[in-house]
Amino acid sequence: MVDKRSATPQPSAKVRILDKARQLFAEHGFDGTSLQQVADAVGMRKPSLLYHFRSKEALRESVIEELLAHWQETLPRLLAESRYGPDRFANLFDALLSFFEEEPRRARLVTRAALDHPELVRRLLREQLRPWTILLSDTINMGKASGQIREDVDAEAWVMHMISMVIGAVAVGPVSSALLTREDEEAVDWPREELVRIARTSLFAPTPLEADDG
Amino acid sequence: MVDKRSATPQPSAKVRILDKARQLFAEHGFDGTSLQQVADAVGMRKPSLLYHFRSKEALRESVIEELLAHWQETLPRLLAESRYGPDRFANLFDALLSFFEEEPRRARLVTRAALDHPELVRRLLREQLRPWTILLSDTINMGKASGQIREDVDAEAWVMHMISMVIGAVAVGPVSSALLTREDEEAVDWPREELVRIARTSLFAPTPLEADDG
DNA sequence: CCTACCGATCGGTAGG
DNA sequence: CCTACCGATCGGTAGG
Repeated sequence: MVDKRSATPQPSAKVRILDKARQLFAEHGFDGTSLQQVADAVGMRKPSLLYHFRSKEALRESVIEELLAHWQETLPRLLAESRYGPDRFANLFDALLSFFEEEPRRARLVTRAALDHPELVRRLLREQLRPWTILLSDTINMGKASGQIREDVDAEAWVMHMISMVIGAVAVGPVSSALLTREDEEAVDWPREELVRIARTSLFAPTPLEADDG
Repeated sequence: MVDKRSATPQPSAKVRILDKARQLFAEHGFDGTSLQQVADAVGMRKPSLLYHFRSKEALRESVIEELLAHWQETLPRLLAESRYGPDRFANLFDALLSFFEEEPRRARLVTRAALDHPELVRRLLREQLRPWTILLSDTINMGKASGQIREDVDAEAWVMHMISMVIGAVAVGPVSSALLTREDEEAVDWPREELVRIARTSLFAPTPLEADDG
């Protein structure tokens, strides 16, 4: 048995580099992270890192592409699992929210990428994500005919805003929660339910029962 | 008459530095902007810049504080101008949206600051903005009693999410609009109205008339 | 994947 | 507000 640090087989160098780079870029930004820091985190020398990625820019693009690819892989499954109707909607929105909540760095990474590299993210959104959001907005428009969905919804714009809202809310959640009133300093639990409510009430037609209550 | 570039009296050096720094930080981020670039933009040497601000970090903090101060100055006026009811609400939300739309860099700067310096922004939000958002959510809660506001609204969380949503939407608007279907490449007009609709329908109680239509 | 090394630029200081 | 200059670090290359 060889005398290396670990007995468990490691993932490939590229994967290990991407893992650490994603993490560091999300927390400190692309410009706020040096190749040296990435190399240290991975446990190799800086020039070795540049053997796997031709430049820092190439590393950035790989990180972003990988993120979108992961999403592109997850989204069809979510859409397949949850179709029409309020219940299914809840599942889908919940899945979107959970996708980012379970790893808030994802949300911060996307937000940073959108600010630092708008053209690249635009291209990836268009190529990889738009087909799915079109499918979703078509489904919403069908829901209008059956009376479940509000007539005044702009389906495409609504989907866009919801994605932006969820990512933004998760990315800066720990900051904006400073606006909530609690005397105890830290970590007020994040008002997830209100976000779900905003999404739901802006999409579904009010029932007569609901209106009578008011 | 002296032989300088301009006859119009210039604002103080500090103001000119803050102007350019705000602009550059918003577009390229704090770590993506060098003191040299700021100095060039202002038209002075780098050490002169450091005479006015003790360090790059001090410059960053001044930029952020100035932004919040500007907001703190604007917000009371907005609140005074627009009180209760759907009309007044429209004014207020519109004013918030316009505040960032007229200068999208403001939105990008806040977003970047929240990502790069969460503790600082949290502190400033709490100290400078929270009193006003409390006032606003109290007003919303009063609207519940009169039946104008939905019973299920979590006023504080709603206000927080709306602020976060508006800033996020403006900051990354040019990117997320890539999800909209238009074949022509550039600048699909940003779906502002749908954002307003999301805000309104998630806040106001549905009228019986509205429900009958569905 | 490493050692050795590059020019350029970084934030910041000394001294006037 | 300037000139002159600092050590540290940046992304990246040569060569193995």
